[in-house]
Amino acid sequence: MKQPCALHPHPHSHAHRLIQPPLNELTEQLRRRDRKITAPRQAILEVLRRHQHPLTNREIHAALGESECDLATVYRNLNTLEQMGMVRRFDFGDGTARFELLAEGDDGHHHHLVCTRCSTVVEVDGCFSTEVEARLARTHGFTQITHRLEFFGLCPKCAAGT
Amino acid sequence: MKQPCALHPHPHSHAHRLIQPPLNELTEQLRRRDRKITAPRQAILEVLRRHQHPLTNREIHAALGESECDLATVYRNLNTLEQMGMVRRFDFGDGTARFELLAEGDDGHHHHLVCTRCSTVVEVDGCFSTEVEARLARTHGFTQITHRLEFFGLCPKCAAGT
DNA sequence: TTCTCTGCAAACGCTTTGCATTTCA
DNA sequence: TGAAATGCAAAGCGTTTGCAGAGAA
Repeated sequence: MKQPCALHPHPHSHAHRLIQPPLNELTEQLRRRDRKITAPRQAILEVLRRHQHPLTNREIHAALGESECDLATVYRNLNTLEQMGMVRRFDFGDGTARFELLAEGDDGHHHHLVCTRCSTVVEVDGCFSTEVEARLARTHGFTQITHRLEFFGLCPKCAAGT
Repeated sequence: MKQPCALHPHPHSHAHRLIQPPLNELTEQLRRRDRKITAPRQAILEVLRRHQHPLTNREIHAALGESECDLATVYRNLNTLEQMGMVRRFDFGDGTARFELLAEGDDGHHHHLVCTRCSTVVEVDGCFSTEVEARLARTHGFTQITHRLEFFGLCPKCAAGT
């Protein structure tokens, strides 16, 4: 019962987090699924491509700059992109959704360590073995088990500044 | 890396979830901290005592019956009770806070398995070893690390009814 | 009496939606 | 041309807050 968890001991960034898919690959995905390639949509994908951290709708909207579009359009697009599996939604428990771009075929399952003071986000690689979920399934008869897990703490900078 | 996680293999209810603290013990805690013992406050604690599952503010408000009070009062009281450590807040990611009564000295740290269809909640006993958090602390220099973890799935009844 | 708490109503932040118009294919 | 996407404004929902009056100590 005291064995180390399947969560990797030395978290680091996934390759897919560093090498974002090129824009034309993204628009290709849209085309394939009969989604229109609009200016706002491209601009939003471009913003997501430029950031490796989860962004809120508002942050994405603010980062659009010249290519500004309505905030409602940002919301609508991120919902669409999530449905399409091009983006993953994260919930840090502050009542605001955050999104990260996904590479094709990646389910983007990973977790974060979030500073409770400055909101700095560190990506935590690795995850539970599916064994834990399988065990829950056996014990309670639940199926299709998933989980949400995020870590919170005080980052070194904020700890120093106190 | 494939060892079983420190999450207990056979979840079951904690004793403190079955034997709720008596009402007079709760009011005693209030008295000790110079909080007034009002009718709404007692009624809210009584509702929490009667339920072993996490309740939303609205659910608590609805369960008050005769002793009804303003919904804002429910919100205010649960925030107060949380600050006092008499209640623990849970976040199932649906944008609505849920609360459970705590026994004195209990930090209430545990997790849930929630049915995505009918919202049935099963309490999952046990948790990560602190080892995982200690490892994150070492790797990233974060301090005061905590985590939020909830499981989701389809309960047997809902799976059958499909 | 004093300080807290409550009720009421308004406001807030995130998110969604209805509708007319524009844009892509 | 026809379906989908956008802009704009309004609304929805959980939650908080300002303020005057009520209630506990």
